[in-house]
Amino acid sequence: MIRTNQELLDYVKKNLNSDPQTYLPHQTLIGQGKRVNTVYIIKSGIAKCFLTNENGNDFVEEFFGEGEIVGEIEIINNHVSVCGVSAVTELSVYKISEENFKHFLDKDKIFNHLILKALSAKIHYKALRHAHNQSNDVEMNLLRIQKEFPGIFETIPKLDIANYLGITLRSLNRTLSELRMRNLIR
Amino acid sequence: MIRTNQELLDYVKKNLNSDPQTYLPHQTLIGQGKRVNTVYIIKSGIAKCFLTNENGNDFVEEFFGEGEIVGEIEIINNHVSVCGVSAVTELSVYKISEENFKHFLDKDKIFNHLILKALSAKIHYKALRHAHNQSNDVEMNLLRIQKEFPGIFETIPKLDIANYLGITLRSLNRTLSELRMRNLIR
DNA sequence: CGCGTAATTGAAAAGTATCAACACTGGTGG
DNA sequence: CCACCAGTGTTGATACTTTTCAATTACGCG
Repeated sequence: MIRTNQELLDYVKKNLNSDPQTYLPHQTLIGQGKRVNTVYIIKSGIAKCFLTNENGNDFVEEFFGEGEIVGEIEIINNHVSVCGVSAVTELSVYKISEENFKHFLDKDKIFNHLILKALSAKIHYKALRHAHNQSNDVEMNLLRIQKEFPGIFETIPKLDIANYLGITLRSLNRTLSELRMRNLIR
Repeated sequence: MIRTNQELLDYVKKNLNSDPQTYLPHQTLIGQGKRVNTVYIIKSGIAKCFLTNENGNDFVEEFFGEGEIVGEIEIINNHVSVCGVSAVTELSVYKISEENFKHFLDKDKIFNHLILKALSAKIHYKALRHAHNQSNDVEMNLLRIQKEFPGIFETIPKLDIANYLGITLRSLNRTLSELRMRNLIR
């Protein structure tokens, strides 16, 4: 539910002596469709990676927590960003310029391998998540994410959760109140 | 719809002198939940990467075409396979042992970068696909994948297409016949 | 021909979206 | 201090979409 990457965070803390920067909730790190020239690694807080479609509806790809990396895909593939990324809670992030990122990727074998692992983990996670989302009903999906991150409803706005599950806010609320009546939640 | 990676295929053809191996439709390359010790790169044909859930329903993650790589994620992250991979059409694939793959990844900068790009492309694609799947209705999704791969209905079984879209065969058929009546398809 | 796999269709049940109204909260300014 | 506002959350009624289940047809192949 909230992705983390402690191994990468530790490495970045030790080997990149840059000061973290702070973002407030709702502030944008990366705009959808924009050219990306910075890699962000989250020191603390939660960000969301989301995609706004032509009708103005959002779809939340992932929630990023400690150690998660953003912007690396666009730089590696030289693409504009598919998703936007913005802060959900207050955020502290390390920034790495495109130039430095490419340099590390090329010269630092350990960093290179950490990125390979980070990318693989993202694919692994996305595969599981998409399969679960589409194979199970709303109730099961809710119980699953609640199990993965018990504090979810106190931390992340309902609309973001609905957009993460690919359902409407109404459906989320209905299912939540049913689960509450059956004492399966809260 | 059908993923390809010509750049990787060209590189593998030139630099890895191994003979391709053939698989018939329905044959399994990688079993779900199994340890993976070979990387496969598709020379020709189409494979599917799918996930069978506890109810016996399949969800198709991707269809792989020429140049697509399979098994690299499991080897990089030292995980068992989340998805199964099997041949949809007759398949010709290059195999690389885990040992060789790791060796190339470590010593061959061009190969390393091709894999970084391949992984990034997979994430990019998965992000778009999941968003489309959940944001649009069945009709739009069908028209979209038909546009991406016009020969789809003559090449890929209907049940696989339904499982790719995360819908039932019944829904697929209903939507198809509606589109046919409106002359938007076939 | 007979068999298994794949494809098609109808009818009822279940699930989800849409729309609209209303409640709660923490500011902000008169 | 209160009125107002924006953002967030809640709920009901109805329309619509998708699944489920079951029956039937089409096709390829030994």
